[in-house]
Amino acid sequence: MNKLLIICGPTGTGKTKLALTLAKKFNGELVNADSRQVYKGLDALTGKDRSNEVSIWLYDVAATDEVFSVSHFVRIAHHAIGDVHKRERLPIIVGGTGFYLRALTTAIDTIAIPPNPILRKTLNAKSPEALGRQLQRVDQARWGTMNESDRKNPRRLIRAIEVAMSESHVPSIRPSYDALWVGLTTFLPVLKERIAQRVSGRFDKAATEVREGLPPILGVDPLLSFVHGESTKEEALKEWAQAEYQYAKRQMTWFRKEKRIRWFDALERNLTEQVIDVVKAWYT
RNA sequence: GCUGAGGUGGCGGAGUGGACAAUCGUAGCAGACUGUAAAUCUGCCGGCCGAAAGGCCUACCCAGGUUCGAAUCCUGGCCUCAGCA
Repeated sequence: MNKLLIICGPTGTGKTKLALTLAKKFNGELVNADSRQVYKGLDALTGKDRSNEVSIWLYDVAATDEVFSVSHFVRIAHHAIGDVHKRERLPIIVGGTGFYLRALTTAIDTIAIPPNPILRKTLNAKSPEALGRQLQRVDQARWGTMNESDRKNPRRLIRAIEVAMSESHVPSIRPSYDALWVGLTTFLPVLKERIAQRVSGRFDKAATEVREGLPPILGVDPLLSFVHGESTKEEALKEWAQAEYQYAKRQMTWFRKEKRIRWFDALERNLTEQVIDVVKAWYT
């Protein structure tokens, strides 16, 4: 079975650094699974770690003005993984986007159903209540599976209606990998501090990268307001770091449910050795 | 010192006699998630008891007062800001 090493966890835990070390050790190549680092450029803003020695796939695969979603990710990621396997090397997936990782490793049947812009346009004008009623008419079963939160979430309701009304039955890819999930995390207060430091280190360069019209990316708003002279560097930094920390917490609530993950403390002195041992046992 | 504005929950900011433990935003906590996922959405958010309903306590700068009833009205004090000195 095709082996796949996954390095996941919240932002700021040093996933890429670890993955690069593992790549050298196990003759691997990285495949990015971060929903923002797929965009061209924006290295400081999205926190890319480039390497001259190790290939990193799925960086810079989308322009910032084009639509990119899980579906695109899954397609090109499977492709990239296949290529790495052909070269008889180990694909190491690195990323913090839980949904992307899940979609990559377990089949999601509706994922290939494309958006319907015309339908969305009319649906966008409706209230969550109206959308809920419409979904109940169109797909009572789907409505039944939704929880209170999603029943009030316009975006989810619209997609559910869209799926229900779709004619296409695109078969989704059935992944079959032997995946090892390695998770990196640490105590939240420590993580908070690390995030603040990282953001601070990237600030000046990121300020040169931001512009209007980018997709939603953490830091863009505070950076733009700094660039326009509407806030000080300190204020912008604080706001950016705070947003990153909130994101890290959200990532953890996702990853906590992912039972396949083997967790490691990102601050452990011999972290690399520990993970190498685990990978070795699985890979050879 | 004078004049004007104002002091509300971690912060911002509503409320200006009863429906106020106090709209809302934000921060915080918990959670959801099947083509926007660094997105989007939900719940909680003074203290104590309770699963909940609900109950009790302490609260809108401080001290008095008016009133059946005060964050809201009156008096005095303290503090902040703006303008004048």
